[in-house]
Amino acid sequence: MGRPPCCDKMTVKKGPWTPEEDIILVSYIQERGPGNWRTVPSNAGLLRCSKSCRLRWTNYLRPGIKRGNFTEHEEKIIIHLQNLLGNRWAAIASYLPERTDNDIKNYWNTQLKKKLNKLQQGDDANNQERHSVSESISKGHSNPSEGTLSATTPPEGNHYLFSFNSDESDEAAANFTPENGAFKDEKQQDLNNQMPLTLLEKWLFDDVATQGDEEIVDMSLGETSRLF
DNA sequence: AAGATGTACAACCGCGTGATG
DNA sequence: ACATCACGCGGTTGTACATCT
Repeated sequence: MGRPPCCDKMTVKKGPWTPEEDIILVSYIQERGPGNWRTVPSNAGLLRCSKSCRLRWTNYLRPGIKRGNFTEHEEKIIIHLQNLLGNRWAAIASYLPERTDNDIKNYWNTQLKKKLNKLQQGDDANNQERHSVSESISKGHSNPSEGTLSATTPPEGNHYLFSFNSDESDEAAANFTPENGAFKDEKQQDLNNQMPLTLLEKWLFDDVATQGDEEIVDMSLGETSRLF
């Protein structure tokens, strides 16, 4: 038996919010703040459950929400973070404060998945030659499955720094230049042959790497193989 | 023109978690 | 330690609108 519903379903209104309800909720919260969400519906005079009020406020009525089309840069950030964090939409949304987790989740499920599929289809011809980063970097590791891969974009450079750290503390690092899709470090020369960029990777790197934002990214090898 | 199908997104539901008594 | 409560999260559903046949 599951948890009982938060509200009495017989007396609570469901379905789309009307403009009148929106006005009531907004003016109540602007005047008194949400405080305890459980008391909001009764205090504001709304026949809605507290969850519904909170959701309506956080996903739609809250000030500072940006609606409408996602920019290409936002798309790339979402794709990038989804690869690193998985479907943790709230965590992803924290990097895009003007977007709600619900918005990002919907956008991912309805548009970005399709877009990625298209890009990956374009890479199919190259798939035979490709190796995953986990395979490349795990060369020489006695137990690569226990390691983590890190990717860093230094703010001053258009380079990705990949590093691998395992419990045994040995490390492989490489300076990566997205403009030519190659590793600069001599000690990583062999990776150049093993890790050609896909269309998807180039699309992601070109933008993210030129934004000037520092990003420190840790991921498990399992997640890594999904990204590459 | 009308019904079928697809798409976008708002909203709901159930569960996990932290706070509190 | 345990029960209860409130909140937040992610998965899923419902529905209005657009497009296709």
